[in-house]
Amino acid sequence: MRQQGVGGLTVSEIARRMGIRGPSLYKYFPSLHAVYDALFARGVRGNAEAVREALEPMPPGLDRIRAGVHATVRWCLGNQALAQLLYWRPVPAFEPSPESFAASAEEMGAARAELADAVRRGELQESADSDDALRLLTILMSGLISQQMANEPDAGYPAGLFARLTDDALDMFLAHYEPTRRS
Amino acid sequence: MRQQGVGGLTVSEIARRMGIRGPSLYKYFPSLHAVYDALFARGVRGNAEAVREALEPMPPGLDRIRAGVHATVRWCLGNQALAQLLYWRPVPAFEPSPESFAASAEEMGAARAELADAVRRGELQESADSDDALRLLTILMSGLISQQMANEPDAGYPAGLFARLTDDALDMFLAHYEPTRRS
DNA sequence: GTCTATAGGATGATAGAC
DNA sequence: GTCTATCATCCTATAGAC
Repeated sequence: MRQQGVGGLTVSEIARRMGIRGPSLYKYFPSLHAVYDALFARGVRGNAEAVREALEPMPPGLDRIRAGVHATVRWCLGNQALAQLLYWRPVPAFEPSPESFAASAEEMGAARAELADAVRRGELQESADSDDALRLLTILMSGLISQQMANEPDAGYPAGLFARLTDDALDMFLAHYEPTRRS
Repeated sequence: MRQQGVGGLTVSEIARRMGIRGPSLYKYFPSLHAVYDALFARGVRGNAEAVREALEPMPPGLDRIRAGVHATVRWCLGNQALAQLLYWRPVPAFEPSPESFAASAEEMGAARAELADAVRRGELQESADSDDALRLLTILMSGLISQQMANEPDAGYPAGLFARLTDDALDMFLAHYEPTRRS
């Protein structure tokens, strides 16, 4: 996928690189879409792991949210093929299975909990504990990642012209939900 | 492209729907990539036209920026296949030609000019007249569009869970560059 | 400008031997 | 679990008649 694009993944090519024949792959995956689904799940897990590692040493506070977003942007730019599978719809007719989608939703829940904690600690105003606030945050992440991948895919993190605006984007977001300002 | 995904476009299918044979298409386009390039250019033009129409009746002021962003989001969600070609990289090995890319850069210049005008009028602080500020704005647009298309492609504008956050995103952006606040 | 014919592949998937 | 053989279909692109 990294070399041919996400849509360029084929049963034959996977088998070729594994040193087996195409039909043998069907002992492990019932279809190419099942392979995509496994990759989607791997992407969710990989991203989640990267975020968890980044948050592990962080004390409570807004910096946890910053660290989580940075970790996601970094992971996505280091795993662009998987990131495309998670953030875009590059494969016609492929949708993640309910199981894979549920794993993705679980990660969203974790992010939502961080927002709720920040509100509880008085670091963000009430309205930050909402689906819309979480959506705004994902919009920022998706925009950072999409623009960097589409316009300057080789620059990576944190050098890229777009990726290095991650903190500016976070400044915008956190200021928007500052307790003293109104939403 | 709308039906099969951007990557699902084929010479044969185009010809089929035109009621001609595949080879006849090569009298008009030297390759499938050339078709993609023409579609890319059509996308740039279409988006630009939508923005221009939206800005035409608008007096000077920050509402011009808001109107431009809204017009882009609306156009993209009404032309999702072309939008994918503009904002993502859905076709392996396809890159827009220098000419098409230049047209795209021209539109960026127009957006940059709107930011500069707002600074001149004192509605945004100096730092808003910069490539980084423009990039932040494109990050917001790309994020709004990407999230809406990937998660809820049929909802469209302005009903979509993400698309309807366009004004919130703009509030964040414009507040970030408010003259009285520091960058 | 359209066509037929064709080159020269690729693909996802299955049947059935071993 | 791997293989060969194969199905049925698709693809981009070219040659050359009309």
